[in-house]
Formats: sequence, C-alpha cells, structure tokens
Amino acid sequence: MSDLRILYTFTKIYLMFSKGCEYAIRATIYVALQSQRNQCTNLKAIAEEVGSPVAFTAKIMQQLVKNNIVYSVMGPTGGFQMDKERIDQVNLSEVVNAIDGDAIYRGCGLGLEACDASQPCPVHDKFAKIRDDLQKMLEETSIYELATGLEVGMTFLKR
Amino acid sequence: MSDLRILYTFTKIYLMFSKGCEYAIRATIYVALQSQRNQCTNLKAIAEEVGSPVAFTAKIMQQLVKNNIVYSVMGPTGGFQMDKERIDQVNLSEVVNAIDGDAIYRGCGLGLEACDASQPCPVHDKFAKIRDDLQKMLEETSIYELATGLEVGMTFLKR
DNA sequence: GGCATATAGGATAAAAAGGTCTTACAATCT
DNA sequence: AGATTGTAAGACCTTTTTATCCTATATGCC
Ligand code: FES
Ligand code: FES
Repeated sequence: MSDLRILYTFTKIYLMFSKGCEYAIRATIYVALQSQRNQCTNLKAIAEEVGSPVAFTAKIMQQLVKNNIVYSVMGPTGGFQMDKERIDQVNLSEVVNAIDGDAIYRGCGLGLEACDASQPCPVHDKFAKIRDDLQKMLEETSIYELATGLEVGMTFLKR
Repeated sequence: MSDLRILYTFTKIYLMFSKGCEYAIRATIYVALQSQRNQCTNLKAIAEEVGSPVAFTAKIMQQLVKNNIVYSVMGPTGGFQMDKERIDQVNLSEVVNAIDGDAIYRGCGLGLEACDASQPCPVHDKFAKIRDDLQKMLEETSIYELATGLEVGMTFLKR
C-alpha cells in the first residue's frame, strides 16, 4: 500500500464535481422528469433511481430546496417536485453552484490560492480556456434538456 | 456548520487534479527549469519554491522518479534533475498520469462507474467534449514550454 | 383527533485524502 | 573511515469528505 500511484488510481476518481454534486445533478434530473409527469417523488425513490445513499441524498435535497431548485412537500404523498417553469429555467450551473459553490470557476488548476490572471500559474492560459468552456457548457445546459434524454431512454442515471 | 453549501464552498476547491498532482506539476516545472541550467535541485529547495509540504513533496518526487519523469541523485549535492531531452518530451499528461492515473480521462462526469458511451449519463456528450479537450491540452503541453514561461518571469509557481 | 408517512436538521461515524515522522540507506567530501 | 547531506520507504497522524442515525416537525387521511 505504499504505492501512491496505485492508491490514487484505484480509490478516488478525480473529476470536476464533489460526490454530493454528482448526486444533486442526477437527483434534479430525475425529479424534473417526474415533475413533467406531475408527480411528486419521495426521497427513497430518488435515492433508488439515482443510486445514491438515502441519508446523504436527504442532505443534498435539503440544499436543493434551500436554493430554490426543487421544492419539498411534507407528509404522506409528499416528496420533492419542480415547478414546470423552473425545469426550463434551471441549468446545470445553478445546481453545481448550489452544492459546490463557484469554486470550479475561480480555482487555479495548479492549486494556487485563486486563479489570478495578473499573476498566472504556468498552466493558466491553457487551463482557463478549458475551465471557461466548462462554465459555458454548464450555463447552457438546461435540466429540461437532460431530463428529455432520460425520458426517451437515451441516457441513464445509474448502471 | 450544518450548512452544506458553506461547508463545500469555503473548504475544498474542487478541480481537476489531486493536491499531490498539483504539487507534482509545479515541482516538475521547477526541476525542469533548474535542469536547463544544469542544476540539481534538492528536496527542500523544491518544496520551498513550489510552496508544498516537504515530507509530502518527498513522496511525490519518489513517484515522479519511478515514472521516469525526473531522476534522483543521492548524497550531498544530490537532489532531483531532469535529462535535458526529457524536458521537451515530457508533457503534462505524463505527470498527471504518474500521480492521478488516467481516471480523469475515463471517469464519468456524474460519477457513474466509468464513462461508457453505450450507456451514457445525461451529460455524457457535453462532458466528454470538455474532458477530451482537457486531455488534448494535457498531451500537447510540454514541460519545456511551461518552464520557459517561468524562466521569463511571466508565470509563478506560488504566491 | 390520531395515526401513518413524509421532510428537516443536528449529532455522529466511517472512509479517503492530505500530511508528518522516523528509520534506513546511498553518495560525496574531508 | 567517518561525518555530512541527501533520498527511500514505511508507519502513523490529521483533516476533509462522504455517509449514517436519530429526533423533531409537518401533512394528509381515516
Ligand atoms: S492562475 Fe492557475 S489557472 Fe489561473
Ligand atoms: S457516461 Fe457520464 S460522462 Fe460519459
């Protein structure tokens, strides 16, 4: 276990979003899909469909409610739902922001305190380009669009 | 502290690479620069110049040595150095691979087991594009190029 | 009203990443 | 040869992230 390489490679997959954020995106897409069918979805169903731990998913959903991405209904027949208009409005960027904040846009690729073009790290130019593309993509992608792909059966929320 | 948003936003900056990988890139660039001047750089100097914890940096350097990115010289006047030819050859992708593995190329943006175009997650198309751009960038960027920017004083390894 | 079924929210636990320390060993210089 | 300066490697500690548990509270239905 002293091999750092093996340690890294097989334990954590380093990508853009935190685990919570990944769950949040998947959950939002699912809730959106259900909402289009006028259905309120409860926590258990979301966790099941999204393949996420129930209790952790609860935390994430709370956060999404606080950030006005979905709303919650208490009591039996309750759960989470999205306003139909919101489904078109909400984009990926909003969801990511609700959970991970805007660090992904501000952060330096080499881990310097913050990205600062006036004192750039060696990869700044190249990195900033990718990061801006990512930001643009997140802002341009609506939840509606993603839910549609799911509805049609072209995409999957878990495997 | 129950506010997940605050927790996420102000604690961890989620980006592409692990901390160790960030240090590795910075260290490699610095060693490359010193090597161009025919200088062997010792661990302490690297850590200082790169702004990384000494002991942790030692681990990272070991990994870089194992992966043939730099070589080490023991004893007094020892340290780490790069073959001059290697400086042009080695690209960012190699360094990232040495520390984080290839997860960044294989991973799914929504955290599914692995990215699989035959059973894509809802963001697959858009995400894969960004990820491929990143890969291309990493493969096209040589350490030489980055070291040069540093030498000229245009870029910084720490602030 | 009372009961069943939801979410809300705080406290807590487990796992992973990040970081340190200590001992061993290698090379160079007197 | 011995002292000194350096890397190698494993054990260990700390912090952050991920995940769970438990109690309180809200809502719908009988
Ligand atoms: S300063 Fe590093 S990415 Fe901008
Ligand atoms: S399947 Fe999710 S990114 Fe390819």
